[in-house]
Amino acid sequence: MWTMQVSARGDYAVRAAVSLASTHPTTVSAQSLADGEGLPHKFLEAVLADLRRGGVVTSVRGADGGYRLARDPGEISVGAVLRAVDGPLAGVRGQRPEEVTYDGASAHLPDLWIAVRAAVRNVLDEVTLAQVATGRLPARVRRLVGSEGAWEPR
Amino acid sequence: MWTMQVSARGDYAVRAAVSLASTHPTTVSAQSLADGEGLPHKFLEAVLADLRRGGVVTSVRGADGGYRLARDPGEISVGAVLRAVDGPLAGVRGQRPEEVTYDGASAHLPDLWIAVRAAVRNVLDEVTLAQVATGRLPARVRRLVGSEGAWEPR
DNA sequence: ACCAATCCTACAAAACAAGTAGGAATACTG
DNA sequence: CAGTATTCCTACTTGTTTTGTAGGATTGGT
Repeated sequence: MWTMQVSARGDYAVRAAVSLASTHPTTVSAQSLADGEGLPHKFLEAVLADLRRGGVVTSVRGADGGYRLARDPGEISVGAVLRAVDGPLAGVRGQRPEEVTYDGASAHLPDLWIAVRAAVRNVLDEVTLAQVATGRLPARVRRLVGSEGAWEPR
Repeated sequence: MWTMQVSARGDYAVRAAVSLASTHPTTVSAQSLADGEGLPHKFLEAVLADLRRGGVVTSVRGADGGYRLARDPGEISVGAVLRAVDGPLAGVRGQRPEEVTYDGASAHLPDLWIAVRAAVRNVLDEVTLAQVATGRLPARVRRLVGSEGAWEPR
């Protein structure tokens, strides 16, 4: 149904991370994070575990424990969050764009896939959690948001 | 495993379309298309049926029948091909980026999703089958391909 | 009539996504 | 030291999607 899609996992992870950014450096429990963003609690726990393993978040166990960002919200990109829970940003048929090879007429196709990945990276790796939390996105990204037809379905 | 991925369907569709672009306007059977690109024949038939319904390709039935591009290879974008087989280019949790809404800290997140989609569109909708077939990609896209770290995994 | 092709329907196996369930380990608080 | 709120770990479920395959009906040129 979709050519490229951000999964529920990815969406939840970013929302949780942005939420943590907005209260940084307070420690917040998975439960209140789930309540605040309207996410399924147990599923979010699994997502937060990935974020911890990926070094995005640190956790505190025991009563009054919870999660907080491992670094400053201005130092963590949305791309880093997504990679922590869903792996590499962009792929083709289960492979990295630079790994696919074709011969014949489609020999130049990898260039296109590389370009798509670069375009995605230029957005997701350049936007920080702090920027999303405050709504102050970089000029390059704002330009994309405001560009002709950006809000139109196709 | 992947944040955003081009499916096997999508990959096959683009390869078939580029292949047809390189021999345009000859009519080519699904069988020789499959042989030429190394694709599973019956699966490719289903993909070509989608391309036909999407107006990308026209078919000729009967012996010596086959498929050819419905328009000039320079008039068909890769984005059009992908949309024909896999639906909208970019989504979030099964919805279009402009349809997702959040409240609280993530209120500005839709802007980011819109920007990602716009970035993807700027590549896929601006590159034609003719350009992929000849390897002469637009300057904007070539710049992405050659940009710092574009070929590096992350 | 023959034959090579598209076209259509149905099925199947595997992988993946999204979540649930239950409880063990941990650490703060009275 | 008991209670309690939390993370953490393993396993399971359930439904959907993806990636095909199988078989044959239909078409149309020679």
